[in-house]
Amino acid sequence: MSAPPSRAVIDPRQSFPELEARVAERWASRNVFARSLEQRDGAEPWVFWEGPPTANGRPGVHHVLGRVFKDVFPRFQTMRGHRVERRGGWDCHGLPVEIAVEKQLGLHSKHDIENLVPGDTRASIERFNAACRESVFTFLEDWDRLTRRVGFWVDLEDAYRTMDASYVSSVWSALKEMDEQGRLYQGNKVVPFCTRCGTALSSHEVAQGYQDIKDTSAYVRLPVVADRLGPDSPLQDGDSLVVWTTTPWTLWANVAAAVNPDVEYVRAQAPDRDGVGHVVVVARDLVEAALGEDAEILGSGFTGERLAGVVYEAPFVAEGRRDGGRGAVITADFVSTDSGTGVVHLAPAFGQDDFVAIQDAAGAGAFPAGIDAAAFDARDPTTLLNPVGEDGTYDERVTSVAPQYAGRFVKDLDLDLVTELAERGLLHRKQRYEHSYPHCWRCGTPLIYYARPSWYLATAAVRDNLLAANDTVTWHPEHIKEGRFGEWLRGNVDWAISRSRYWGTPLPVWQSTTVPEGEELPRRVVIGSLDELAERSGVTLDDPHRPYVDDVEFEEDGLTFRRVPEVLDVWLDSGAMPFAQDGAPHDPDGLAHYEQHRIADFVCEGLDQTRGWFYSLLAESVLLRDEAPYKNVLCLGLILDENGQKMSKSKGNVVDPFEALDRFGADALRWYFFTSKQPWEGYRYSDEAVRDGVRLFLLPLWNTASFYAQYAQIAADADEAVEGTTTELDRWIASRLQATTQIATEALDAYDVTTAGRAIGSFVDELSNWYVRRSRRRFWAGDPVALSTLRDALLGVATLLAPLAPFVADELYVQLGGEHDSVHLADWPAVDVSARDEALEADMATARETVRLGLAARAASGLNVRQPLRKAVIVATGDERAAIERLGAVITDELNVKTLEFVADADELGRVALKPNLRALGPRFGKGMKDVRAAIEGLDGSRVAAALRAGEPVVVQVQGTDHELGEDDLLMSLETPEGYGLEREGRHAVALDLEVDDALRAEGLARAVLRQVQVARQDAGFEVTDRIALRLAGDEAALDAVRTHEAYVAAEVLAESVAYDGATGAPVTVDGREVVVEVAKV
RNA sequence: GGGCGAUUAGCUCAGUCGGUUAGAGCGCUUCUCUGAUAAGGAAGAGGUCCCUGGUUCGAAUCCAGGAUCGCCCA
Repeated sequence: MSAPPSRAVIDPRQSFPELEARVAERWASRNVFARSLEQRDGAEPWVFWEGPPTANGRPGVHHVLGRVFKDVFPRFQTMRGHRVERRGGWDCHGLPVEIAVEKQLGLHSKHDIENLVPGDTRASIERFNAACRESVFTFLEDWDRLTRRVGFWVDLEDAYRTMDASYVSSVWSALKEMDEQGRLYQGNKVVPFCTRCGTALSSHEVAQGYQDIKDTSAYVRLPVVADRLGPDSPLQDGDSLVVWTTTPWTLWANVAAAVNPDVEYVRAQAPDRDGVGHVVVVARDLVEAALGEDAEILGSGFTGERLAGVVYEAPFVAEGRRDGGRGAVITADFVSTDSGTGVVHLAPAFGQDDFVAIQDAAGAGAFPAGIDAAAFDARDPTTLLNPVGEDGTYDERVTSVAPQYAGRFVKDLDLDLVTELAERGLLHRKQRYEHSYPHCWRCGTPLIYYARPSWYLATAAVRDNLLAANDTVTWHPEHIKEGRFGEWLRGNVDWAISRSRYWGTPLPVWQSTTVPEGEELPRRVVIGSLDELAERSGVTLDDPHRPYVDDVEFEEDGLTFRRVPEVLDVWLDSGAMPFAQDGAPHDPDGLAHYEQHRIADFVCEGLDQTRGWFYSLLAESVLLRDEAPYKNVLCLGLILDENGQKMSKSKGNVVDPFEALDRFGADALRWYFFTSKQPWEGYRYSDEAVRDGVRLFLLPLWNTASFYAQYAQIAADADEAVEGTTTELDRWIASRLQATTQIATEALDAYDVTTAGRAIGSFVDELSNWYVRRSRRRFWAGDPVALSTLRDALLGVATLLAPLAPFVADELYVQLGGEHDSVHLADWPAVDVSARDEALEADMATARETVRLGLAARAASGLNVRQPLRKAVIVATGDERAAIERLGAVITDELNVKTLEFVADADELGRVALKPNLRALGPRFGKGMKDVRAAIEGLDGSRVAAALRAGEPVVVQVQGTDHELGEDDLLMSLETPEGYGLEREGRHAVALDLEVDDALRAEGLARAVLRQVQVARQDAGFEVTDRIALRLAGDEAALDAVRTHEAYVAAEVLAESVAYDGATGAPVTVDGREVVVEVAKV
């Protein structure tokens, strides 16, 4: 890629935020994003999906993280030749939006919402949802601004919105399809519920409301029903089970007791609180804890398994129980012997574990006939015993038999109920119990866990399919697959998709208002689109939301169908995004597009989305198509502040992304996020860290380009053409570029931007601090080969950097005269194997190491680098020596020595120390290693080295056996003798000849003066090409030194004349001598 | 309580298949170089590789248990 030097002017004092604004304008005016897509028309698509954020909150710095990772891979894949559509999207529905509106309108409960217009629920919902619709995009402008500012290329104009009619219609079609497969059903779900607010709370809300309270807990006796004991039962007439409960109010809903099938239980004789003795059954490990020290174990124990099916008398019997008030024992693995009695009271209406245990047991037919819970069907809410109303008081099933409990909050009745149990002789013991209990974060009311009818998707039935689909996905980091996500899938339960709320996709289920003759349940119809609804009802909805959709009824088969009141879980919206964004299947074009972009190559969100979007995408895709919706998933971690604290408004440590972007620039933030660590580990954000990236990467890169531009300009302006030849350094940096390209390509292909970025960073360091540094004279001379090599390297960097730091990369590319209008229209570079020279790279590494040793020897000797020395004596053999000879000029220059001298081996400079090469010898000797090590360390290193050089065998004797050692079995290193200017590293050492004679001293002095002349030039503000007249005065020895080296000095400082008198001005001190330096432009 | 992850220099992080004296950058001290750089180079100080036990000739690395922190769930 040889091209004429560019005439770019690259300002070394560049402000990156200003540069980015300029580049963004150029992208807009040249229409670069659209063209980057157009030029890939017909190319193989690479599918990226934007997980839709909600724009009702201000974007934070963690959104910058998400957006830059969503940007880097699409840019890379576009350059790789793919067509990468990037469509934005917005999540519009859901509780976060509703809560924001509730706050804004000062509402505190569903009751408040439904009375926004007093007494008119419909009008209230209309007004509330209108407010939600307004609120959704409160911060849309900030989001758009942030997106553009960080350089995230995504189509914002055509972004999909989950509240649009077409989107809703697509979600409906998916539900209809799932229903046709029998995957949609209504059942019950136990939720944390505030009886005062009349609403269920999300787990997030529950988490903020825990308080420590004291409750009354009770050990309750459940007498077994003797005539239902089997012949083999370990129990006898008169025995009781004992259960422990911290919520006595739930005993009215007790239908079963659970034991652990593998735990040992015993019968025990124990007095109750009134001293009355009973024979009770508890887990053996808990006898003393539950029954007290006076308990006496009767007979031998038996496993919980043998208690299964035992029937007992329920402590409280609500009216209408089919069993006359009897419960049965079932087995459940979750029963532990950590606390309680090992027998657990189950009230499926008020506990999720209880609910699931009974569901499983009923499904397995584990209940004896005639027991209420035997009829339990999770899909039929009427089979669940729940005698508590949503207002938190017992309903008439309880109050008709126990009127004293009417009208009171059930949780306040615990003490009364315990007292009644005691009176009836069923209380074994009671206990005050202090624990942390959830309360409503809004009103402080204790929450109760409460079963409510809910709609489900039967995902547990396709658990294996979910796991199989997950198996095809590549996760970053890898452990998510089998760990967090895999575990979650293995524990999959049916997805509760309905919410008794207002602002969401309406559940498209219309139910008959009456139960048809001969059927047990109302008939229901799932509507698959707004068009279908229009066909059935004659009503065409413009807005599919509540309350309008609630108005739509239709008649079929003599039945009136009305919609159920629920809306859908927002996650169902986002999980439908692959087809709903296209309006599939209703829109034919959209359907065709969807068919071709069905599976994402890449999605990227926060780690918390394993339970959110990553799951909803997978679940819906598996239910509908039995395949994974994505191939690669990248998870991002949390951003903490610089002290490792979570950012929160109350702590005042929230980083404003716009402030950071204005100060450092988007590329600086991008670079920080990409290279500081693997993104899923989470970040400790600090301005310092971002600034370091600018200082250590962006600025050196920019200044290297600026350096290039300056000398390219000078060369272009020069009258005479200069000849140039390719040097080892040129070949080296070209080879390094290819190596870097290869690493970056492989890393980005594997979704590892950290490794790619770090490799590019290392390359820039090598370019700036070695290639340019060692080639400066060639640039001063206008060497066209050096210039074009540097330009190629910079263009190479710009291209590799394009996905990561798109602004700086593009500005460099354009300024350096890249062939396209933008680097983002260029192809990703293929690795040019012919330009790769790994031997040269290794040699250069050796040469740099030699320089490092030489500089260390310099520092140790106290002779600074400006003072020329006669020679460096280098210990090296074989490849190392060849490398150093090959690159000798680089080394003599850098060390400021006249010549390099080699000694064949270290013997002349020091002693060879021997060490065993454990990696080679370990497997061979195993336990004998200690002896081998001792034997080797006893050898004379220099003699061994000499022997190996001569090809003679080296033998050690270990426990009477001789073992021959080869060169690979030994590590040789040099030991530094005292008092020499020598530095060593491994087998490699550099010593300096420290004798400075008069000639060398004069040369050093001349160079010291020269340095002062350069300072004077800079102080005078001359351009680097200005010719000068130089006048010197002062110390004679210094002037003599300059006379001796006048040609050299004059050439270095571009002096056309040198005079040794008449200089005026303040003297400067050079190596302790006073010299006056005067420079004048000619 | 369960699942997953993390813990290496004052800070931010590397550390390959178990192998030799555990590295880098920042910061600090001292010195140095400079026709690009807010840069570069050299030296120095700074380590219980979270702890305990195990496997092994050999453990930052593998195994078990524990501690602390984080995320997710209950």
